[in-house]
Amino acid sequence: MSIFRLAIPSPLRRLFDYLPPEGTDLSNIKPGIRVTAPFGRRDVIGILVEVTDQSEFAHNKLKRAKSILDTEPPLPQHLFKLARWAASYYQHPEGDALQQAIPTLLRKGAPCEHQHEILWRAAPDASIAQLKSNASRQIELLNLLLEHPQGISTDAIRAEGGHTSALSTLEEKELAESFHREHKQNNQQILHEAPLALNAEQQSCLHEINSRKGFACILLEGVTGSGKTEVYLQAIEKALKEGKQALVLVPEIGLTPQTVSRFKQRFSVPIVALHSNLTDRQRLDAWLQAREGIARIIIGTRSAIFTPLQTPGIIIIDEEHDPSFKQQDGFRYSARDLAVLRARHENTPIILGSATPSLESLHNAVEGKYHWLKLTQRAGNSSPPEFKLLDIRQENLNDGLSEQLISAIRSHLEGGTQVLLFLNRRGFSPTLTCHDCGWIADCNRCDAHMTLHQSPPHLHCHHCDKQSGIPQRCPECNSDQLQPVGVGTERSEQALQKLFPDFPVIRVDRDSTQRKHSMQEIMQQVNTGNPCILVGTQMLAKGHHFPKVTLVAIINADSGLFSADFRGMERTAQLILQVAGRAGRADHPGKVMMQTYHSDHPTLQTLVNHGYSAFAQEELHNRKIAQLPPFTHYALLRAETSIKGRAESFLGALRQQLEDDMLLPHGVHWIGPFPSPMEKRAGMHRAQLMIYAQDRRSLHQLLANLCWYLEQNKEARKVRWSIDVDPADTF
DNA sequence: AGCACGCCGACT
DNA sequence: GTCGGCGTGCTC
Repeated sequence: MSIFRLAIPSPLRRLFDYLPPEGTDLSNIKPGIRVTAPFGRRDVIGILVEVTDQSEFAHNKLKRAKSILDTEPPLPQHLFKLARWAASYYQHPEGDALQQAIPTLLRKGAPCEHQHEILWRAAPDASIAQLKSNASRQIELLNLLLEHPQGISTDAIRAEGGHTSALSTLEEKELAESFHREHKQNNQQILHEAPLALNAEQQSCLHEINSRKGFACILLEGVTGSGKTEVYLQAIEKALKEGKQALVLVPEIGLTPQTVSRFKQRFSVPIVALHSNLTDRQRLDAWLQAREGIARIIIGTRSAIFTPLQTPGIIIIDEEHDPSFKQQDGFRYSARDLAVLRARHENTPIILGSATPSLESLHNAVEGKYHWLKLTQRAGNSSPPEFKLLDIRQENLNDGLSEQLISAIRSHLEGGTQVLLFLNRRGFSPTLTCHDCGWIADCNRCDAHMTLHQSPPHLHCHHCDKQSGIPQRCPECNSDQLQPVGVGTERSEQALQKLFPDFPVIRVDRDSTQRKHSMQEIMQQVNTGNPCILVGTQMLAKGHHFPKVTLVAIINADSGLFSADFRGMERTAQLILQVAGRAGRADHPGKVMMQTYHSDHPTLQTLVNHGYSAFAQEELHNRKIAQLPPFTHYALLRAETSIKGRAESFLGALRQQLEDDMLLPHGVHWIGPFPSPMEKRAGMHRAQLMIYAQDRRSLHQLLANLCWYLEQNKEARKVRWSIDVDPADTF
């Protein structure tokens, strides 16, 4: 008797056995295909993991699966295996992990094929001038069509906010036309523009990469401006010339339109970018184009690691240190780590690139597991930025700005160049305080203060998104002396505008760039090259280059210096260097000024005076002494409940029970439980138990037992628990 | 996660 | 008398 073993999307960490659908021809059944089956009181889509003739489950209670959705598995076998391996490694239910590895539309049961969809484009001679000026919807729509000469689907028009109802009107006026998508097969042409000349260092890196046959993991450590991207491009060029494809992973996209356009400029092969505002349909189509070898370069974020390639040639992880490669909830996988595994399976090279590599990758490089290539020279021989620590201990600050900094800003602006201020705090001020009694506006759902925003005026908790009005009087003492304390980007912008009324001040943060294309407009203004002040958050540090910026100011270099998380220092260093890297491209020498209350902090000193490598070496040494990753392997058992103290007591009881009942694998250790650094968040009280071991296998063994135990345990159902293997942070 | 069953409070 | 609150249990 044949039995289907299905992975079903549910939080249950096990597979479910079914009888094959009525009249199934078993000779054609391959693992990985999608199957619908009754599950409890509903029908679900599962993925066939294996066909066996045994079941632990009572045979007479087996239900019959309903139907088979695929003849061929959507995921090629090695990716199917990779997803299953990841489910096991990250202790995540297999059904859910496998679902997350395929596009949403396939999860919902859509056929695994391209949509033979109708696309729209503007007629050859169509122009806005042919429409009446009051026909705003038609104008908007025609503009959209003109922006997409390759054609755009009705779905995509809707996603862009266009009104599809006006399409027929435009068609009648012979301003728009519809057609079927033609999949252009490989044209022989690969390059669209000539590659740039490489310097000696780039040359030797490229040679090292290209001389590898099959799998090789390369850590490409290149200071900002050293031309990492050019090395990527030329390594990709080689893969393309061999008829192969390239997979490029970048941190959260939308921030990287420049990367995508650079690829499109260089290559004339089809490129797909899997960005977050694709429709489900567009995503599936792009995914299929990758799988069929039509798309030759695939650029995407974390989840793109599961995109199948027909002819894999190379994988590139740009900004490999970026924490967004680790999923922070649910299926907590690291796309960077899985990418290395994938490259091994597919026998291709993989490049991990960064100006500030993660300590994990550096450790692997030191150990000889990765090939370590370095780019130390900046293009055009521009000099590295000059760092200066501004001791602000005795200073009178002017909305967070010291006199020294203000005069530096002035001299750069008057010298005709641009200034960038980095401040990792949105809003007007991080707190609102009563001057009379000391009351602070707190979030009642989180252990955090509410941030005061001025446009529009409200209080906002950045941890749970709760928003409220601004009180006129102190709720404790009824005083009207409520004062904003601390400086956020809004306040900084305002202060700078007052100090430098003759220069534009441009704020760049999540709030100021919410509107579509607003980032584009900002870039246009900055690219004019006129002197201006940019003030903003991390958004400034990622992706965009500001060639005319000669002064970078870090308003508060200390944030994160004394973090509860052991990676706090690493993150701070990476952020500082990333921001610093925005200054002084090509002909302009750059200057970086950092305001700090701890100018003698040894780590800060090392970073500023000796650079990232020296910092990393010291920090690795500290980690080794403290027995922290990458010298040990960590997992976090997180728990949260709405009742204070319950998460912690649950974990405490669990730890006790495990020590009493279970065989602890040799060399596995515990720390905790203790409350999370921010105990209460969004109304949930959270605690965590750290589990670590020298040996990955014993840790994994223990976690597997732990999961099994927790699933049985009745008490465990009263708390929300989750296991985070190789956690990116402990918050 | 869904989904149903079940047993107690405020509504037409 | 019912609608509906969310505790508990189950899914091959």
